[in-house]
Amino acid sequence: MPELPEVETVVRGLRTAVGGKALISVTELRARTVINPAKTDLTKPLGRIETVERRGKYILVTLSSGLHLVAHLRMTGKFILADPPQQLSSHTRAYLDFDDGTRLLFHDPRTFGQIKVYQPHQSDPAVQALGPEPLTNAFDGVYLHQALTRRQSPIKTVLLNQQVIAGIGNIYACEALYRAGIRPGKPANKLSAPQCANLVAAVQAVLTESLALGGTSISDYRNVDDKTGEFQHFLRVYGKQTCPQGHALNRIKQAGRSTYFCPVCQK
DNA sequence: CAATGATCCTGTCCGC
DNA sequence: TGCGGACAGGATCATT
Repeated sequence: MPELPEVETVVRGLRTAVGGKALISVTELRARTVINPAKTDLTKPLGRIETVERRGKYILVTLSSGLHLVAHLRMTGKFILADPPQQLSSHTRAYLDFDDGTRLLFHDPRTFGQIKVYQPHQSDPAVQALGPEPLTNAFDGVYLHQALTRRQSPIKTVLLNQQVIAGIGNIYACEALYRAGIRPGKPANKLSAPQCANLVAAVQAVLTESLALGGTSISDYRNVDDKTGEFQHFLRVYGKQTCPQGHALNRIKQAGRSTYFCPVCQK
């Protein structure tokens, strides 16, 4: 599932693949894939791609016209550069055509992914509401401790709240809690200041290590080059039977999602 | 404001 | 071999 390291890897790939190119049209093959709050004509040139950036798990693209795109891969979304244009698959939900004849395909079997088109003065409400980036100075132990004070839900589910921290998903939430030695079910407001500092360090370490390896490819995730990430070989608890210490792991459901944790290493 | 559960959706896997 | 059901899960919305 694309989380911060995977989305960042895709963003870097997109910069190389389509940076500077003029976008001449956006074509939707399946309804509700392309959302157009800009109410602009997507069959006409939209401008040249100036920047491709990431915020949380969102992909932000700015165009020379001032229009901007906000894309989200959700679980199974994938951007693939087709050069020359390849056959569309049954999972191709939309594509972007460029002036040099290349085409960027948006594949998404489970159809949750979206590409939104905004005018310069518009902003995406979900992006606006995002919490701090975990790999910046704004995300530190003091911030986290403060952010958790009124939250009684399990720390694991709070880590998944994009308004508290942007970019963490199920896999890295499990991995960070294991590294920090904290039980996923622990009420968030019961974490001490040192535990918050440890958790911040664990989050940053696991995200940084994964990013260096191009992210985690569990099932669908691929880079723009259709390459897999390699961090799945270094997961310590997610999808595992035992932790690196050899202890049998517990698997529970929290907010409808699987949580893996070690009852010995995590307190 | 916080927390919870349903919802969206389809490919894959398991048991019978 | 085929089929039903569980499962995967990020974000949004309605409800409490």
